[in-house]
Amino acid sequence: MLSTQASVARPASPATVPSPSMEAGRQRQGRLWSNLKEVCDLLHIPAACTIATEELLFQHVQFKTGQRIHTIGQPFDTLYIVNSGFLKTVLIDEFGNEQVLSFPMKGDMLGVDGIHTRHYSSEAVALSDCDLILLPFKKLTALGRIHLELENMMYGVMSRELVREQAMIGMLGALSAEARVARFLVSLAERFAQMGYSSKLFNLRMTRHEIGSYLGLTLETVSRTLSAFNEIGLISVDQRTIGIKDAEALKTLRRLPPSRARARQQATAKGKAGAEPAAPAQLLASA
Amino acid sequence: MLSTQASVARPASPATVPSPSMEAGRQRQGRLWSNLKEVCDLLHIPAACTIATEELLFQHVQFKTGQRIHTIGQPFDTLYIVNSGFLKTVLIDEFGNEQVLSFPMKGDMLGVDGIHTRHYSSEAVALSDCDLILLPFKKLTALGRIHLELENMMYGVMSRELVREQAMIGMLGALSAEARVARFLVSLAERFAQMGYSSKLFNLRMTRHEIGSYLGLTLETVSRTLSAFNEIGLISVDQRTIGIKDAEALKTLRRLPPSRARARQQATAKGKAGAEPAAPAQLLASA
DNA sequence: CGAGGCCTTGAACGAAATCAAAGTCAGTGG
DNA sequence: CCACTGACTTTGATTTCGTTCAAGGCCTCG
Repeated sequence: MLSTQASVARPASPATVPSPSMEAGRQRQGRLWSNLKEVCDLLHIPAACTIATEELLFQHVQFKTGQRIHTIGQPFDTLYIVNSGFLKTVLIDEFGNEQVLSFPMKGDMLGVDGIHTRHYSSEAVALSDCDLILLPFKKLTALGRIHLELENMMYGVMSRELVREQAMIGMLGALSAEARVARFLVSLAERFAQMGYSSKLFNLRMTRHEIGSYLGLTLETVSRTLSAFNEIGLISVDQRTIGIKDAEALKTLRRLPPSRARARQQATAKGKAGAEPAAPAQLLASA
Repeated sequence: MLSTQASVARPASPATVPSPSMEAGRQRQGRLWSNLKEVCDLLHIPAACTIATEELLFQHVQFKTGQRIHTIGQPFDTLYIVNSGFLKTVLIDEFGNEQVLSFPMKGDMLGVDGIHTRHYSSEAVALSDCDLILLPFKKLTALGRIHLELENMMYGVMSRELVREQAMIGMLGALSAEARVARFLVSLAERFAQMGYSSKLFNLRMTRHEIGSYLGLTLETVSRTLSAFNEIGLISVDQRTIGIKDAEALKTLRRLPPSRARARQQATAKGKAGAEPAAPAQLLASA
């Protein structure tokens, strides 16, 4: 039933309490610790980093593809920041169906939904090998009272997450299938650009099914839409490799013009003369 | 274009700095101030209220129906808690179309989306006369460092908001029109119950258009669905007055059984014999 | 009483889901 | 090495749900 078989999720490297000998050495053990400044940088929060940068260290943990970071209902005590890798977060409905909520990647925070009820309300799964930074929540809030930029960071990140979800709601509520897929590609491209990768050519880390779930569509619709974009020359598609050819068009696309093929087909089906071979590309909405 | 003509929104009672003479008297001026405990109660946050409860006072402001509390892009500096009344928050897309995000009511917090960018990213409009409590954000975070329950409250409320939006995304992504309307009614009923009103009979404060926007549907679909629920006896509808008759069925409803009328109609249209007059009510999903 | 929102209902259309069948690819084991 | 398996993807045909377009009814308020 689960497309990605999530194993019972022990982190690849166990999250042990730091031994006295390594407390000050964040470079040891294959770079297992980050300081406050690095955390802030990762979150794109301007860190007017003050003093004592080396005494505030946060541990890293690695997860392998398919492993679960946390599950629904599990007691909450720590937040995570993605340092590298790709994940998905999902809701599971009463029939066991997954609903993808987000595809966190570098710089994103995980687990915020657990604060309120003290239990995670969603499930996070690694779509690739991942390196995450652990932020024990109690420790974090305590530190926030001393290091104001940390506190600001927390509020900022939570607010940002909220705004993102609002945008998602707007998209699900108002946009056509094509527009959703187009915007999804654009936002992925932008994320990759932010991370220093190519925004013109990248690999999808998720299946069509997962994309569909995320966008409120079926996998077939996602596949068809990608094919259609490919036909018009907006993108190139080869399995999970996507090339962005016309980012501007994707950004503003609302509905697809009937393709040559489809237009012809419809015209003949209705017995009408195919007077105009192809409608002028009316890619923008009228209202 | 806007269904609710939002005036240029001056609060009904101007938000002036308290004069020295009224600083300690929250009962004066028609109850314009609340203390920390009252705020926590309103938010359903267990407030192990410590000391100095009377020195932390938060001002109230009144808004009349149709007035705007804040607009998109407006500089952010304060959060609001709804003390009484009904509102909507909306996103406005590039063509001026409204997308309803939420219908805040007593105990809900407004404005959290402004923290991240320091500008509100949504618009809040009063659907009825409202009484809101002002929480100046700077003041709030400063106080949070002293009064830990306040800090907890902040994190808790933001997390709760996030979880709510996640649920919304799940609903928009996965549920049929009927299921969305059904759950909307149920959640309204629950909110009313929480507030001490009847959960069996209440008035909608919003138009069908606003409900539709909130649920990602057209107003016609909302209207039709309510009529259908009425026909089956799940609810009673008279304009904006809703009576809940079978809350359980509404909660678990996934798709509507074809009504007698519709079933007959389809059968005759296809020329088939209407052997079975009505399909047994299969209200629950198979998967 | 008339005007303007708001709501309901019907009919037709269309977008996306569903159902179905191949095709591709990576990994596995003979 | 190659055939086999199973997950993932593509594409086509059909169906269905929800939208769109249209008309009329209802209620409030000036």
